[in-house]
Amino acid sequence: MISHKIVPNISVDCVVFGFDFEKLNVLLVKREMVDEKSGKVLILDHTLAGYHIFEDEDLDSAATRILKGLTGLDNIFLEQFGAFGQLDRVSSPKDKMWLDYINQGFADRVVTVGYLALIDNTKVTLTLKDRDVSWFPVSMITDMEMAFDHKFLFYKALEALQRKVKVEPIAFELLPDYFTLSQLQKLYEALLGTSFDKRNFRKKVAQMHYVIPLKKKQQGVPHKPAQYYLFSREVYEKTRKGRISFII
Amino acid sequence: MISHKIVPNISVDCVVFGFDFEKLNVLLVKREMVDEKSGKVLILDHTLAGYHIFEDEDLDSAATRILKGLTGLDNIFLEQFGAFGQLDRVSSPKDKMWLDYINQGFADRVVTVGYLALIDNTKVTLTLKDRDVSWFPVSMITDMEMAFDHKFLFYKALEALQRKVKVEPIAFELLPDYFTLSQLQKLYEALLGTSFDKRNFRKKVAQMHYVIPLKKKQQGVPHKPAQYYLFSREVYEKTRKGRISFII
DNA sequence: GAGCATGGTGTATATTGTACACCAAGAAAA
DNA sequence: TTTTCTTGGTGTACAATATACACCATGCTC
Repeated sequence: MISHKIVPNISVDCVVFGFDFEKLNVLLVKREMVDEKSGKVLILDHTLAGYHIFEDEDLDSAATRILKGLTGLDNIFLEQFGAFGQLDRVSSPKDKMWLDYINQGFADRVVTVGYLALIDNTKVTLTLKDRDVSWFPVSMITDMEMAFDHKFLFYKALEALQRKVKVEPIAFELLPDYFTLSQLQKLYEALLGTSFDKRNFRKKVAQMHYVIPLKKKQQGVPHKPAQYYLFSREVYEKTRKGRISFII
Repeated sequence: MISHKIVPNISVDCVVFGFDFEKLNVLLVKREMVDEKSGKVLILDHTLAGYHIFEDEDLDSAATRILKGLTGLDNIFLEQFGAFGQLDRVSSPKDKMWLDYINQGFADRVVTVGYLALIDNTKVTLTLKDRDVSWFPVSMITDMEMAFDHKFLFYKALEALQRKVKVEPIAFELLPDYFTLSQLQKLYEALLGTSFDKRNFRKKVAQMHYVIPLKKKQQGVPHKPAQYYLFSREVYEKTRKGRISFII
């Protein structure tokens, strides 16, 4: 049984990424905050999904709970990317406003633990009945006003994602169970902001025995249909070489 | 001006690694804890250097403060490796004892933020006048009793170190300013628990233009003296290729 | 059946990884 | 002063991987 007594000075924020076969997107939430002193309601348009942790809850559970509440899904890829104390979070003069806000006792977070979530867009769209949650292209974040330290957290999450994607097969979490090689390539290009030679990319993938071709092909496309592939984590775990070139 | 009012439910623990040219070591601290209720003094022999954060302090500053207090040094390599809520930290039945201890209100930490510190052994030995702080070989930790969740944190830190060392040139933080190639090789072997072919290792290092040979040689050794080398972070930053093979 | 859009393939060259063994220099001991 | 000991330092052949690059195939639409 979980007590819903919150820990007032610790919160978890989730940076949720999705991929629509064209570009990378983030899930942002419209939030209403009630100032407990004045009773005024503040509406914050673009915030990360986040909440305080409960007293008898660990951090991963808090993040899982938040994502379940948001998407209805509870087997989402979720990984901590950092903990941030209040002074860390002042990254631009505008954010200073939110620091003041916190210091005035409006909000009393001291530490925020950031979680990176990767979700399969095709699975979640149906569940999103709530109008207050929507996708925004990652490229749009630069010009977006975000409350608190959320812009800072977003960029930290993006950096972590770009780092991890080079070293672990987590990008597949952003794709449906079956995907084509062009989709996979577009995903990596969107993630890393580069472009790859098609033949060389496919040669690399061919060496990854955990990316397995299926018998199925695309249907209803106005061009030659592509073959579907599947990512097998089991095969990955068995065949990984563990060698990630820096010194070895 | 820093207030010394501590935040009771957030602490920072530092896992400090050192290298003695033979093996990897960790710095452990003997701690006395006073149970505020009974007044009994508990002596904990092997704990990580850690403390609560102060109210107006960010996490990095807390870690820096703790390390400065411990070693006298304040330009030490320091990097967060994770935040852990209380349920995360129960890794073995023995640790359960400490969870109870926390739950009884003896200690009321809810979140611990772990920091990985790498220090140049040769610089710090002199400063360590305090008898309550000493080095232990990393290989000895398995058989060691450690209080709280510190054994768990230690292994998390070691994993983080082994991961990072493959991808970033942080191992040099464990060596003196001038070092020989054999020392560098022994360090990597100690860090990763493997061994390398001398010629191939040196071929790799030769391609790292940020590892720069000096004119100086070893003196007073009973064999052919080795050449000293130097790690230049500037050169590293300028010449890094940023390519860490997973997909690219 | 022509046009269009995407799917899918191969080869030559450069770079990097890997396996492997011997001489060199200096200090210490005989 | 010679020998021995210990560590320092080097090169080559072969395999694997990375990179650059251009064309035909398939299935739909008009």
